Amino acid sequence: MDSEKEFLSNYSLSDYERPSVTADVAAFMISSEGSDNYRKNPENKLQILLIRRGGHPYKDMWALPGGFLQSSETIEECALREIHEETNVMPSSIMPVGVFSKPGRDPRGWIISSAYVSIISEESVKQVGMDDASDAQWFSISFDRDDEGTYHLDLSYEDIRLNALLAEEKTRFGRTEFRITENGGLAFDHAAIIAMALTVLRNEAKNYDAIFDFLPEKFTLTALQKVQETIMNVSVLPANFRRMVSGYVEETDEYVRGEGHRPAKLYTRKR
Amino acid sequence: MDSEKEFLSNYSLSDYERPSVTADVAAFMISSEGSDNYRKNPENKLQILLIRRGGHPYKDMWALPGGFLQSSETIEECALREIHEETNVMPSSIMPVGVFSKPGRDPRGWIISSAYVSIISEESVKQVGMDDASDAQWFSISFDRDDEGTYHLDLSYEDIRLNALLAEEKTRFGRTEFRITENGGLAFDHAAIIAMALTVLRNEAKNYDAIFDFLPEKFTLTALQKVQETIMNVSVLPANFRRMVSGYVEETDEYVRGEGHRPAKLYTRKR
DNA sequence: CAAATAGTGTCTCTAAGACAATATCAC
DNA sequence: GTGATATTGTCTTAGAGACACTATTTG
Repeated sequence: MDSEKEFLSNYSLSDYERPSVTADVAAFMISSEGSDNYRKNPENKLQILLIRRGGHPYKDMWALPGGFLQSSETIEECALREIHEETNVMPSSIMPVGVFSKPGRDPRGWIISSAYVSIISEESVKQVGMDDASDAQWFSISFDRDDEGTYHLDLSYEDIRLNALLAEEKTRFGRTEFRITENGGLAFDHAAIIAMALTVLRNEAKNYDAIFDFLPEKFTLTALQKVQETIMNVSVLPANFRRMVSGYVEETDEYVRGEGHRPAKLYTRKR
Repeated sequence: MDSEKEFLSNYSLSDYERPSVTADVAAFMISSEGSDNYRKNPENKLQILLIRRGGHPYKDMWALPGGFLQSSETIEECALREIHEETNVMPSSIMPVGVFSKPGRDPRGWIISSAYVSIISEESVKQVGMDDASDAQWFSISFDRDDEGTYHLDLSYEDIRLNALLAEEKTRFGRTEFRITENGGLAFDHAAIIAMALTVLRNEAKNYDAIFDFLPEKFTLTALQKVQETIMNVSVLPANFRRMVSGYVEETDEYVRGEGHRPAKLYTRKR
């Protein structure tokens, strides 16, 4: 009877065909754009990071940042590493979206992808700066369902406009998947990944979990509310938002002054 | 300038080392055990399917059913296929738990696993029967947190008792991961996978989403309530459960009779 | 009738939504 | 003062939890 040691030394996995495994990341950021009126608060826009593909396949189209899993890392570490390589920012954490493994999804061969959402603060992006000539760019994103049940995904950066139409797949256990019905400018199945990633993000923003990472350490409650409203695309009465978020934040004794209106108290995340 | 076709024909993924990919499935079932008293309703027990490992590594220990992903299928299809192979039952659907990819998690080499929960009705298991001599068996499962924050996982089938102690890992975005601190009888990192799978199942049972698949097409509201209570390990007042579940079920005009007490109306899942 | 489950009605309490009112600053 | 945001108070309403009560069957 052979020992385990003996068994393992003879063991070989090479009989099986193996897929390449990538981690793709939907990195979200919220940019605030100052207005003409000095006393008005800035408008927020939800942005997602895309990379222009330099080579085939899908040459010159836009794709999510991602890369091949290495044997020395977990797949979450791989996702964090990819984001860091593209942005020079290391997100504090990521959340899983799903595994995409439909045969034929990548013309290069058998490649499956585990997708993640990561949240990046505008503050940290501004600190490291962003190479305008880089093939990585932040696109404004909008994603909504029309009356017929079709989902519209629209991405834009300067003159570039990408868009896709998606249908909701049979959904069970609170999860939603999407099938691409029309695709303009996005590589691979990335339109479906982005749709699902944004759905995941919206779900987490609902319970005040994913909204803090968009902001600096100290923030005003109005800024926090704007973050949630930008992600969810719905608005709440300030009084109610404050009451509902009160359990997740802590007061500081600092204020934001010089805005042309009543100063706002700064808060930090509780714990 | 080379065309995409030309590029792909020359393209080779073989330069990269590739992992083996498996789908592991935590298949849950609820067994109802008749009592001595003819008019009492049956007691429910949550069960999970485990396979006794016949070969190294972890020989004679118990593991989740699972198998290697093939290039012709999605990983969800792979998970369903594995459950079908072990039980002869095809679950209606599965839900994702997470990707387990920590280097060294499998002594055979670089193997990452995507884990799923599947729900199997007692009815369908009884129909196909179960080979008692098979290495696949349904274990009773209990999983709870003690006062110090340690999680206890206990599995039993006849004389066999498996158990593990787990600690909650840093958790973000509503997700909980587990680290194994003590392990008795379970192969690989499967104690952590089971812990996370049960957490996912409990979350879905909360919103009346994962509870119907445990029961036949037609069921009594009390049976449905017992399913939820068995999974969540908490009890609800019948009046309140009925009110809360009323939006998810539809009356039939059939009744269960001959139980020694008032007959119960049968319901079906709405839609 | 006794034992057991099935099913209904309603009080309370809490949390979310709506709305009104006040506070404070920069120009 | 004006225009903007910041902040608080309170009325209403929907839903969850607790509890009391009635209904129906079989041995």
